[in-house]
Amino acid sequence: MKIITWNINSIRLRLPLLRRLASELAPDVICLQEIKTPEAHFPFSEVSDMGFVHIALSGMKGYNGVAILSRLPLMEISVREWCGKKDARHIAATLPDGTRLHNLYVPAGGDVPDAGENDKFAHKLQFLDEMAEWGAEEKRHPRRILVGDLNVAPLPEDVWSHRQMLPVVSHTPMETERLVAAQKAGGWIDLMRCFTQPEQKLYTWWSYRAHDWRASNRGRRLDHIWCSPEVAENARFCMPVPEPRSWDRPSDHVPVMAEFSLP
DNA sequence: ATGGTTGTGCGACAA
Repeated sequence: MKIITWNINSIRLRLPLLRRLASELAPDVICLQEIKTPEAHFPFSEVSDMGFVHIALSGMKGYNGVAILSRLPLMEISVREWCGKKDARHIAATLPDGTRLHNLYVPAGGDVPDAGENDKFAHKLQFLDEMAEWGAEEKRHPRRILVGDLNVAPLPEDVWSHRQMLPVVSHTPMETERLVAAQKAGGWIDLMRCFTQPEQKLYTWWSYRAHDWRASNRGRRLDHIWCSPEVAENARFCMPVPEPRSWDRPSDHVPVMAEFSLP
């Protein structure tokens, strides 16, 4: 079974890229973030025509929005409110083998890494703390996967320059310590890091603002696939898929794909 | 130190 997570940055604008990704990689499940559309404008028929006839989504106008596109039936679809907001940052479903799948979009947090000055950063820290509390409860599911744009690059090797990124939102110790705490509390395994050397740089996002994103290569690993130890035992592969960053009108994030052998 | 780009939807604002 192949699962992809991708911050698509508008599903309506990038339907051709989604179609190409689905065709070239043949995933069974695609988890999207920043679909940026309410359910009323979601392209159900186009996505169904790609083979993803089971669709779970939480959308809103203009911002955020997450969706699970699946060839396999989705059961027990649910959304959770985070930080008391109905802002379409989470959707969950159970796969036919009983695996509980969560798709998350953590707040980006704005530009200033100070919770007193910047409400968006305070919201992000609160969200990460809530992920730790929630994760401890979620441990009751032995088979569980968490994917999404977590908007934090936790390790020094997850950014192009650890030293220069330390004061930059996405890599501050306030964020990285909270993300690692949430990972630990939920008993989550960082699956992408299981399939590469510890010193290997891994990125899933490159800014639109670079003149030449590939030449400057100032990337960050903001997108993640986490799973329980029982699920990790069956993992065959988990890595970023960099090619879509070079396609026409790309998202600034690239997909991450994991492959599992059936238990 | 600054500015750089993209999205929604036609305003700013968010990333």
